[in-house]
Amino acid sequence: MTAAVPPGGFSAPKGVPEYVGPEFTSVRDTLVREADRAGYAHIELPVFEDTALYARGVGESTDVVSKEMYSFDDRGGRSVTLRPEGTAGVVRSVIEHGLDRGGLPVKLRYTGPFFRYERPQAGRFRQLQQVGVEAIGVDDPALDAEVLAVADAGFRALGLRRYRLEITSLGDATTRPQYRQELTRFLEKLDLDEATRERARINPLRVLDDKRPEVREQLTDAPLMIDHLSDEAAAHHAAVKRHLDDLGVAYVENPWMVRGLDYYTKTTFEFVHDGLGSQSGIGGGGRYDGLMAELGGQDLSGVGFGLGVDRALLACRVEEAGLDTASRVEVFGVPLGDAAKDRLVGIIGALRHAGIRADLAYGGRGLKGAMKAADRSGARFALVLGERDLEAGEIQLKDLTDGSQQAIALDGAAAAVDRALEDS
RNA sequence: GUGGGUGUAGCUCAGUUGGCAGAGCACUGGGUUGUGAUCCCAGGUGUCGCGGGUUCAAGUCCCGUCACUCACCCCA
Repeated sequence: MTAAVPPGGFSAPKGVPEYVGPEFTSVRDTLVREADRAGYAHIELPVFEDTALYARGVGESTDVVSKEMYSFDDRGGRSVTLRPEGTAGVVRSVIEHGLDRGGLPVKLRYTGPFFRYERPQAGRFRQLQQVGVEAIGVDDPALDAEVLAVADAGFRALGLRRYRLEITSLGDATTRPQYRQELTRFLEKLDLDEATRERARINPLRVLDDKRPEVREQLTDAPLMIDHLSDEAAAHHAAVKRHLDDLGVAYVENPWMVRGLDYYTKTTFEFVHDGLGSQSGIGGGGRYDGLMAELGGQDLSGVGFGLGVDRALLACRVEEAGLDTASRVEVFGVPLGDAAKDRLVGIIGALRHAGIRADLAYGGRGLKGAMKAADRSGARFALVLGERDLEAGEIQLKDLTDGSQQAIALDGAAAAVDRALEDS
């Protein structure tokens, strides 16, 4: 039995965006470039991992693990999961290959697709694209600030302005348990619906960033982690803010902020954009003290971020920031007749060998149609070749920005075009 | 996973109490086999999301389903 074409034709899987043209890669590469400038090395990671890696690394009680993972058994009976986030995979790789046995910190960056089974909406996808960095092995607030500055520089480089950086500290293992108890006692006294009470039971911190006004109202007097930091965590937090000031990175403190992944400690942050609707986070991350040890490695801490490429692109559109609209080609060939086309195919090939992006009108279109195609290609120059030019040993080089045209020798035409592009 | 809104041409959308499917843009060709982004003419623009029901008759009413979208939730 062969599968039938579904009514209406095949479509991409639900919640999976597709990008045509230079915009997506332009946004992604701009974000990556800032990480490269700060010395983060690329790491190419598997798109799926042992399911247990995420269960243990991200946390069983998180929504990401408990109801959003794409998990399946492979043909060998192993349970594998399409990666829902990047940090666990990086840490696993660092441990597995002993990358933490050399100089510290280990600074790595990655990019690619991640997968979460969620209900899609504007800015929320089942296949999402992230750029991330991780700096592992050194617990230095200056490193937290560097990570934040790299993310901020990426968004600035895109031309984004209408976002803010929110930061807080989630404390460390010495004081968080007792804070958690205090918060739980506070929440028990509130008038909350059943779903929220359940959330409070699983992870009381999560209740703090509830968006509903009637809930927020009750939370104004809630105890906050930021007021219950250990001396060390408080000093760390103060140092991060000091470094951010020195780096010229603007931020606001948001002590109600919570992260959905269990591994975060101390510094946590989120980049929030106001023009995207309810999915407003364009990036987020923080420090994770216990994750390396949790996954079987040395007891080293790390800090990192994940930036949403899809959402950054949406933000660029909202702000009408300078998205890359670079033309596909610089030169476009317009042949008149078969003999001219034979010759032009070779010339276009020579241009490409010389490193010039070039295309030509295929399909035997008329002159008008071919010129139209040249216009649409975004090329700076058109190369028009007909019988008359062939006899004269010439080819017409037309500047499409002002319409001017000059005849150049057919022999060595590629070199002449190269010069014309350099002069323009 | 829960609740609301919307599905008509490639895109943006009209479509009357149920009565012959439309506009603009884009696309292709021609006006001009030697010149594009202007103008003129012509032309595909279509399972009206899909399936079923009511009716002489459904884009229009009803049910289901799928997709998109907004909010909750969650997060990038």
